[in-house]
Amino acid sequence: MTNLRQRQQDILEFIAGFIDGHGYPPSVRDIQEGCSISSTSVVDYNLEALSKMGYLKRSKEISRGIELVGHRSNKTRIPLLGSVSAGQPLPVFPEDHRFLEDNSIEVDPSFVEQQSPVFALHVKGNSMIDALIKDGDYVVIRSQEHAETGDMVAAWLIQEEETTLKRFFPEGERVRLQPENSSMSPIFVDAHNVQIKGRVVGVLRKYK
Amino acid sequence: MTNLRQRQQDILEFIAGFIDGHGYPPSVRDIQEGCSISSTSVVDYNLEALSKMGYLKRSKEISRGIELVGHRSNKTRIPLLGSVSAGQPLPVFPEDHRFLEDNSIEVDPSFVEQQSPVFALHVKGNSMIDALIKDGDYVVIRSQEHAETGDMVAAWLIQEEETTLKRFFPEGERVRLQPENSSMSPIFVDAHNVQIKGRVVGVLRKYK
DNA sequence: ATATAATAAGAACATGAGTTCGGTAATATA
DNA sequence: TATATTACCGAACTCATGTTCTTATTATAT
Repeated sequence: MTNLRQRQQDILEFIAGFIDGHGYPPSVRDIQEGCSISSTSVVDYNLEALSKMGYLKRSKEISRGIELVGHRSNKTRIPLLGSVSAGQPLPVFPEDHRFLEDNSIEVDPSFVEQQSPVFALHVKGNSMIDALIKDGDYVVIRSQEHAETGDMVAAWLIQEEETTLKRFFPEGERVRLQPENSSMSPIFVDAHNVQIKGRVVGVLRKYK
Repeated sequence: MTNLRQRQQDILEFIAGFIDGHGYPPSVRDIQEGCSISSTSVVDYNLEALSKMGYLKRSKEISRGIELVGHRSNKTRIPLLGSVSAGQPLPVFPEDHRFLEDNSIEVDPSFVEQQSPVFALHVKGNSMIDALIKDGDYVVIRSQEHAETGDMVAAWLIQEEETTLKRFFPEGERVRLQPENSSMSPIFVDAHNVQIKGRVVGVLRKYK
């Protein structure tokens, strides 16, 4: 039985690898060859078993009709729209959410499972250091134009033409943009000069 | 010609939707039906055009041999192997990297572009708070058994049967596992009682 | 041991599905 | 207007590919 699970293990891994490599699932014969199995019927047999165990779904009579469960092909690739200054407001924020192929990062699908679009920004500066977000991190933003008091948001300063990452506090005619860095002071701007671009829903950091 | 691009646009969108919905690409006839096209040859014609324009790749003589470019099917899905205590060493770390379908998260492909396998751990506790890693974060780990002095690692304490997230400092016969939390003390363990499971290469956080 | 079920093999079958080809319509070019 | 180019049709062709059937090998249990 140890050898039993082995074969199905092999098959699963082969399928996953094949899909990653080709972009489409393997045929029964691809699997047969890839796993050194003598007969297509054996593949069929094990695929059926794996299917019943819930590891994959099969579409009858459909070529390559295999879908690995939990292997959701939902790319969850989100566009990387630019950078935000977390210190002094600095860089630009292009309005065009156009397909910036290659300028994108992949994130956990749960980020995107909502309605509004999601994108990422590269953080410059350490104004949100106390929120454990530092220079070089990526923040995942969900597009929305309104924010609750205290939300961490990407705000577009119209006049300055800059995007900044701060906590949002409306105060009558003006807005307080509060950094999370005890050594930095809040920024006060006219409410008409601020446009909320979205709320921070995630952080992503890469170590070298 | 406006109507021209329209058809190819339709086809592209149909393919993307089909893949997301089924987990495998559509056949020529699927596209024909889905886009209300009169003949399979028309589909073939336009697929060839799209292929030449670089929108997709086709595998000759292969059923459903369509791969959308930029739609990189490289899942970059990495297994979520469990949790690490970042405070006191606490939970378990199953040795079997077996297929824990559903227990996985997706990350930026650049995390995985290396050689050794990569997996994720759910962080429990705040021992790495000064490294801006907090309770609830996910750390992305690259499997490796050796670590450089000062590396942030997931270490398996053999005797305690626990995984812990600390910085690694070998000190002769023993090893100092240093938390990044000014209010916590390092742990000293016998060198033979420590097994490096991997090095932290990324952090992922989700906000509610 | 012997029965029974679980796996594996091999081959043949049926059809899903990519491709080809002759021909037409629409558009562009001369 | 003539002619080339591009886009579309239909149908047939051929092979890729899922499925099934029969017969060997194992396992597992009684």
